[in-house]
Amino acid sequence: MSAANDQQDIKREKILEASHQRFLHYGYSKTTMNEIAGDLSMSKALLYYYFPDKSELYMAVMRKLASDYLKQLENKVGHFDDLRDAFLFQVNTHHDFIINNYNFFDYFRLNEQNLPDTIWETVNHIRNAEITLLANAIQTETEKGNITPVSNPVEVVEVFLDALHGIKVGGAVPQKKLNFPQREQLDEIHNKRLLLIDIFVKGLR
Amino acid sequence: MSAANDQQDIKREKILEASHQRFLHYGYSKTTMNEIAGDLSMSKALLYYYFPDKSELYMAVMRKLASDYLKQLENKVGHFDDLRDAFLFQVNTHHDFIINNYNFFDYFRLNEQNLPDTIWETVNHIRNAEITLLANAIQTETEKGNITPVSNPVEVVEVFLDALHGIKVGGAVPQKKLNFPQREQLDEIHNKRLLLIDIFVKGLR
DNA sequence: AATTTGATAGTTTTGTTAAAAAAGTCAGGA
DNA sequence: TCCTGACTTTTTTAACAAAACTATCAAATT
Repeated sequence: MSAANDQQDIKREKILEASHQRFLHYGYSKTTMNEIAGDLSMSKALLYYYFPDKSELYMAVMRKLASDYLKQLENKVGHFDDLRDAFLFQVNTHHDFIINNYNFFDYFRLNEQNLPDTIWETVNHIRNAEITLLANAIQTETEKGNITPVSNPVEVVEVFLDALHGIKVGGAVPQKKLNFPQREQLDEIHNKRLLLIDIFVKGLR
Repeated sequence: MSAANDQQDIKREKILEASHQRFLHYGYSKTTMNEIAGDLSMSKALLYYYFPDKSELYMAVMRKLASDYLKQLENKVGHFDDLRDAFLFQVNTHHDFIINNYNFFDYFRLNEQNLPDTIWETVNHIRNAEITLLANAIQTETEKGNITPVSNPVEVVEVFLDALHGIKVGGAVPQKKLNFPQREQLDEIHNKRLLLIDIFVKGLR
């Protein structure tokens, strides 16, 4: 039965891969279970044997992506030369993550209201990892005496992360305002975030 | 004919006041032209004699509000003791503005896509005034030698304003994510913004 | 002539329904 | 235990009518 579970796990992985490709290229709502099944030359019913429903399948793919992202963060906890390095690392890693999975996140855009609750667990997981990473860096630098102690590092990091998410393009006219930045705007946003890092980190010294 | 125009202007004012009350209490979409006309004991058709359409009426009210806000900002340009004062003033004034006119802005929320272009002129007007105020303060402080010179003060202020708008509540779970903060959350947001100011201003020194 | 209105034309919103498409289920076969 | 074809249920889409509202205008009033 251990071998059987291996087989199951392998098939689950295959399903996740195929789903990932579909979601990544066409987005959640324009991907059907029949298409995923077709890609794998299996019946749709079999998908439901392995995953309870479409949104859970999506979530499973998402958790895999998140897990990769989390690993990147966790590997670096406590391994920074200084505070700026830590903040830079977080922003750059996040940027790459978004760039590489841009279309995947249409589920958020379209369905922003009633998402399954489990999705927020993953989102919080990521956010907590980011907070841990940066709060830890602040802690370390404080102990080294490089920055002025703050009463609540986590609060500071939360403000920083919020501030990052507020950065957008087109200081002038939002014209057709879409909630999500367009792909082409991501680089401009990234540059502004780097500027924010410089000022923010300096403000913590 | 000068007197006639006076009368017209007075009536226009009355219409703006009545509209303001309706929009403020019930929001744009739940206010009808019939109701505004009813409040003033005039016919709906007369409203259209004075204003081309409902959205232009709304915009006229908005321009009046914006004008008050702009006056507050412009009166203080170049009258700050230090940089922190300037940033504090902008954030506090903005906070009061939102608090006092909270429901009025439902038009933005509901109709975020296709608003008349003129609305963005007003929004940009406000944003430019804010940028001018703060960039001017940075300029002044730079000349006084209190802060390290920055290559582009406007860019810095834009990042700051974006960062401010990014501040939101509930670091943990966005649960039912609404684009606009609830009224009760505005104070919490305000406090976080004050923290951001402290760090940001320090980072400019 | 400038201001005002009732009547009405035109448009948007809301609700209903039917057909199509997709999600999800299940009895039974390998 | 793994898998499928056939089936049911739910969601999406399009079409359409009724209702609500915006907007217009000829005519009345000042």
